[in-house]
Amino acid sequence: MAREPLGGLKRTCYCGEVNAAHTGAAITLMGWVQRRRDHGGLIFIDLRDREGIVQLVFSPDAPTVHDKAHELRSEYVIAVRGTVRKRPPGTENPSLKTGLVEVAVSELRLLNDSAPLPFVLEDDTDVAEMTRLKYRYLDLRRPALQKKLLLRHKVAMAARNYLAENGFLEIETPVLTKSTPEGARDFLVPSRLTPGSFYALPQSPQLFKQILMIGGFDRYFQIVRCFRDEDLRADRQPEFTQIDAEMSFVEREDVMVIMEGLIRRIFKEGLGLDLATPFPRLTYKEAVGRFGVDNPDVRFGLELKDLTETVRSSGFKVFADTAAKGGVVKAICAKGCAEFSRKELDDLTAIAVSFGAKGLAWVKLTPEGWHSPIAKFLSDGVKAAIAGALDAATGDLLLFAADRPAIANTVLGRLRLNVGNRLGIVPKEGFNFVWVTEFPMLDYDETEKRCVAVHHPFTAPMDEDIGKLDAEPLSVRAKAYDLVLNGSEIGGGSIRIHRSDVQSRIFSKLGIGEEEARSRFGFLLDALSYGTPPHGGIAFGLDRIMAIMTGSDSIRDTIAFPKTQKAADMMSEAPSTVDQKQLDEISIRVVKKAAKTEEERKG
RNA sequence: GGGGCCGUAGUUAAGUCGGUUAUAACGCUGGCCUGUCAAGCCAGAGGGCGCGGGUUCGAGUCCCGUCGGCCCCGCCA
Repeated sequence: MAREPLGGLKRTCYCGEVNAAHTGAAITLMGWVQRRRDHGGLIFIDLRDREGIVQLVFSPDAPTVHDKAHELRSEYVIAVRGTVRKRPPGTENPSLKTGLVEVAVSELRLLNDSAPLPFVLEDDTDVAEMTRLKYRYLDLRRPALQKKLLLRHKVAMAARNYLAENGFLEIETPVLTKSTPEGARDFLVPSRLTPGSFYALPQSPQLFKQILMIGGFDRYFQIVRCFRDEDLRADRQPEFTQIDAEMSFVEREDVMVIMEGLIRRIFKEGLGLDLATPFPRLTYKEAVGRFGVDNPDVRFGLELKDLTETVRSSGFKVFADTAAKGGVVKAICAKGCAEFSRKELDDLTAIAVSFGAKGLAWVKLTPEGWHSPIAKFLSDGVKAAIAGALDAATGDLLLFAADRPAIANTVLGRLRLNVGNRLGIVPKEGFNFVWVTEFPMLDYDETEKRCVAVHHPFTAPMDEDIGKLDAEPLSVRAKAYDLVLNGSEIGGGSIRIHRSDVQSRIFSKLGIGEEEARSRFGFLLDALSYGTPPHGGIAFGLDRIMAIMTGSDSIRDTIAFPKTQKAADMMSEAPSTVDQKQLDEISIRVVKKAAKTEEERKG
């Protein structure tokens, strides 16, 4: 069938907007053929655009148009003119927004046809993600994905509007920046004009937004792409988007309060929800102590209890030795899980081991008493004390971790999430926010044998802890805060160091020598010396926020063109090799091992 | 760098202890059909099992390698 030009037709409304109020009206629609139901006589076409679906009816009474409609196939692009009418009684379709009406078509123009589809475009699709990503333009037509990207747009607009209304200026920062030694691996871009030199794509605009504060803009924001060349996960892409903000003359509380307002606005405009603020707060110490992790899911109990003192003098060597060596013994009480099978316990043990535990001690509280490999090592008094501390009753399962605090907490924190999911006590609905504050400023990196910044090297220490920087640096807390939503970190920030002497001191604590600090961050140190205001800010992970708001398992579903776990784009087939001429221009020589050709890589 | 799961028509899957011509559903093509909306009925086309090698009389099934996808550990200030 011949394809036709638009020929001056103008769309009068979207398909999904047609409703009973249009009854009798002549309308013009444009969209894709979702499905054809051809009765030989009547032909029904579901016409789809981004706003929804409306049913078109072609009657044999209009033979020319009817014959054309017979040729329509899935995803053909058409324009129609017709009259809106109420459906005959009993034929309404309540599952369609437009289901009370239909369009009797008087004119049909075939704007374009479509090759047969590699997969059916339906929301409850079961197609491999690889295939969906290869044909992303088709996948994007699915209403489910369209809704997610529409919501993303609403959220971005809400953020822009809120921040602009509160005096934040949207200012762009460079994408070609300077590589810095701390943090994630940089994506590098070779410089043609300075052979042998490289730009780095920004891991975040951190330094530039601080410079903007020094530049006197007072309040800045940007919805900005960031790049980190690290291994991917369901919630990590090599390029991702932050809602990034920074403000001058503020303290922690000021940033947190105004950002609670931002989150409120996003959920109000995005989902119509009124969130209660202020959000609850936990210190890092509390979060890790009670939930084992610094991104606690506080929607359910199963909290960690410290039993170190209870078991310090017990006869169980593993517990007593751990306590004696400065480790901790902690446990969670899984209510009603004494029935767990051998396999379930093996699963839990495997999880514990994967997070660094040497094993997993467990106790089933049966009507006959303690059923456990470790029961014989514990006196009745210690057993009673443990049960008391854990508020344990018959039918419960106790899980123990005895190790260095970092490992014991992580292991039980992960087990807590796993058991919580097994028990079905993690709510599927709702949005639970919590701030985590007072992070440690420094951590000791065993591999590099030096202190590293927990947040980043520009985070200010808490005033009352500055004195401890030299004597006990690991106990210094930072003016940092993370926002956690349903157990996922969705944002984090801090008050920054605004004095060059303090910044130099921190660099030296991090093992960054004066010379290196000058070569890497000289511009920042210089800038700090010219009247830097106290300032701080935050960055939210827009992709993660969207994943949670839309109930997506992966942030890939909230990004129009995401990459696979190997950071490849299945549609464009990036990354790819380039011409030798391009390499010559930027003075790059590819070594053999990495020089597999396309043919080799495709096998 | 490591662990786990997975690659069979366009799609989603089945395929037993290795054994004639590799199944099904959906989709697709053609025909019939005037109230369907996962339309219905009838007929048909379509793959040699991701790729390479090996074992075997014989491999989708077993072995080795490799490519790709997903989840996770490490990593991600």
